[in-house]
Amino acid sequence: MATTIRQVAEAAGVSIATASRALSGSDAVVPATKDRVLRVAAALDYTPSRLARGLVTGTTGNIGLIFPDITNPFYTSFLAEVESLVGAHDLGIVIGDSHEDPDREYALVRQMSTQVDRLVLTSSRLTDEQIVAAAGRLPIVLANRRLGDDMAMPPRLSQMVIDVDAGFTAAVTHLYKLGHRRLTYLDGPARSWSARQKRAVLTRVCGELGLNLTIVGIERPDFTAGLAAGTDLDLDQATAVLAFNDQVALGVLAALRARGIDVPGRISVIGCDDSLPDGLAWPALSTVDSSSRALGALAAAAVLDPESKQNGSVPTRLIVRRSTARAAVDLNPREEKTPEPS
Amino acid sequence: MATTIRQVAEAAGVSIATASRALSGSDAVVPATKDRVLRVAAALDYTPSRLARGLVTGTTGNIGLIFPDITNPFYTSFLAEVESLVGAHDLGIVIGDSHEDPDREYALVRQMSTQVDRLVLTSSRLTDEQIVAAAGRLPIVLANRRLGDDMAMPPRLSQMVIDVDAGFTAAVTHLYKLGHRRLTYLDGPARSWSARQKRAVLTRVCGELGLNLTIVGIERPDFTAGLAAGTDLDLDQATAVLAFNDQVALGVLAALRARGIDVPGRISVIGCDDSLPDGLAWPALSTVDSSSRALGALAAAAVLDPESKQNGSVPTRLIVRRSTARAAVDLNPREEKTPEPS
DNA sequence: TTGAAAGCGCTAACAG
DNA sequence: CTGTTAGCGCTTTCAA
Repeated sequence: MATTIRQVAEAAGVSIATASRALSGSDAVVPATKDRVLRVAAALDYTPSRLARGLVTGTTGNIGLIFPDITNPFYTSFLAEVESLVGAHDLGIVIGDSHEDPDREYALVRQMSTQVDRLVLTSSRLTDEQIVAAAGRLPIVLANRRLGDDMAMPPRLSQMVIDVDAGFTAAVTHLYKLGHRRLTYLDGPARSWSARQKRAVLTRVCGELGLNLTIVGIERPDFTAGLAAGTDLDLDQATAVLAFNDQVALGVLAALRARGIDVPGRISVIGCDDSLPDGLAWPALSTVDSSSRALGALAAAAVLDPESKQNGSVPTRLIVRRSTARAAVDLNPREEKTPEPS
Repeated sequence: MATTIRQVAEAAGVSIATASRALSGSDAVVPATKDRVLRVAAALDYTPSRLARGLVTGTTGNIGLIFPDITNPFYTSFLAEVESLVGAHDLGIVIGDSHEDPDREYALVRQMSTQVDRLVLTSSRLTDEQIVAAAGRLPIVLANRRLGDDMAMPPRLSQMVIDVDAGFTAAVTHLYKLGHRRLTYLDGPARSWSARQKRAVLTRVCGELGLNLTIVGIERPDFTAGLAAGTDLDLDQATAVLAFNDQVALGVLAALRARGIDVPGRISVIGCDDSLPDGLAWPALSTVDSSSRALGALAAAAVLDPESKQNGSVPTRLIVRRSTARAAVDLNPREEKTPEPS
């Protein structure tokens, strides 16, 4: 079907080995021969088979990427960043979507392991043991997830996370200073390592500051879920809302606007990721900057340079915009709340 | 490194051929043997090499997808749809981003051609000739692009487009009936086939109806460009804006809101794609429904069933929401416009 | 029902 | 500098 190196060699009147050398730019070929081979190859529109090459060299020229949900902008922008960094080295990119299912994720790992050189697992839903097992097959880059401290770190594994500590601490402190005492947090996916991190920081900081924290689980961390949460939001419960990501926060904003509730006058809203283009949210959304693009850049670096250090982390910080303001209600509302007309 | 079929065969005490047959579920193996092989394979955590298999069978179990810009939600949702349909058949998915560059796109086609069974080209920036050449290498699915009528249709090429005619005609007619006579269109990428389609329909329909059409080129069809366009928008120029896609329309909406210009009171806005979740746009955006998900479904069907018909098309229609209303200004404003205080 | 052997397209020693 | 040869891991005749 397609042209093979054999046909090129024959047409150029050289051996297959020489053709191979010429094609791969080896300098152990006299220029005249090399030129001839290259010319013939071009004329025949020859493209080397990546399969065959991979079989013999043991390196495929592909990298793999696995996501829990490629529908989520967090991962698409991660993907875009990795692509632009890695694609330039003409490595191929193989992707897979586990749909949040650990079994499917592991099946993808196996399937891909035979056709990529390195595998990036984003927000992996696998167990630590499974991840270590995967690292036994091929070098793994863990993004947005870190193995438990008790796990022995396999040599061919690197991990990079978003360090939400600073950003979330700043967010809560910011709210506290504005007089907020009751905060609702719209949580992320149950199996998610990063959701656990955020929850942990939040719980700790709220505890330290004496801020009342309500954690609300949502189905998927997207606009629609945020809209629903914003619609159901009990205004007596909290004076501020912090969302797992900007999509959810955007949904909350939309719901509150529809309910005629002023943001930030009546309630403050904070998102996470700083993923929205300027001007998209109304009012402009305060957010914890924790870009998946930055995480993607880190992952790409780890993929491209196997010597890079094994642990990376993206710092976070709070970006204050319009959606947060001084708490309008009293600090201790339960005591002073005017009785509801019944 | 990894377990090979040879090790499985040895451990099971059978020949490689028998192991292969057992593993591939051939019925020409006595059940006892088959079981043994399977058990051993599982114990050894054996995963067949896709490379080796592909080399001999000539089929890789992968499909390829090439985009002009994976950053664009139009393509990510296309990708998500294809993935969910195609991924279930455990085919691998290889992606590439041409960054709008035809040369890079063709390089990707070549690179991928040796490791995928079929290739989906979305909004291809290649020439018709290059596309035909690509179809000579492997079966091609052209999405959001159609070869010129004068081109001989290669046998292994199928093409599917979004038929914008109905939707755009309805949009313009809708505006016309509301009294609008001057329309600004925010155009898509220069090299884009679909942008050309939209422009053509618009020009024709506006001509027929006697509607004044201003076409404004924008850099990239995203929110930021829409914001800029909306900021620069000359309100004397038009009473309605139609955008290449919803992202741009969203930007326009944001800009107008920032300028304090009422939509739809002062100006009507229509998007394209119906890609925004309900409630995201404010006011709710009238749009031409032309989902890239539907296009993705069509492409996936073509990929999965080579026998499927070669030409597909996604119908479009107008969805009227809040962002369009009766033109507030007079039909012939130039004559009645109050003089500016200078 | 199983095994031996050929070979997919390519690279990498090893000779010449 | 170039050709010969031996595989990479797998499937698939062809015999037994």
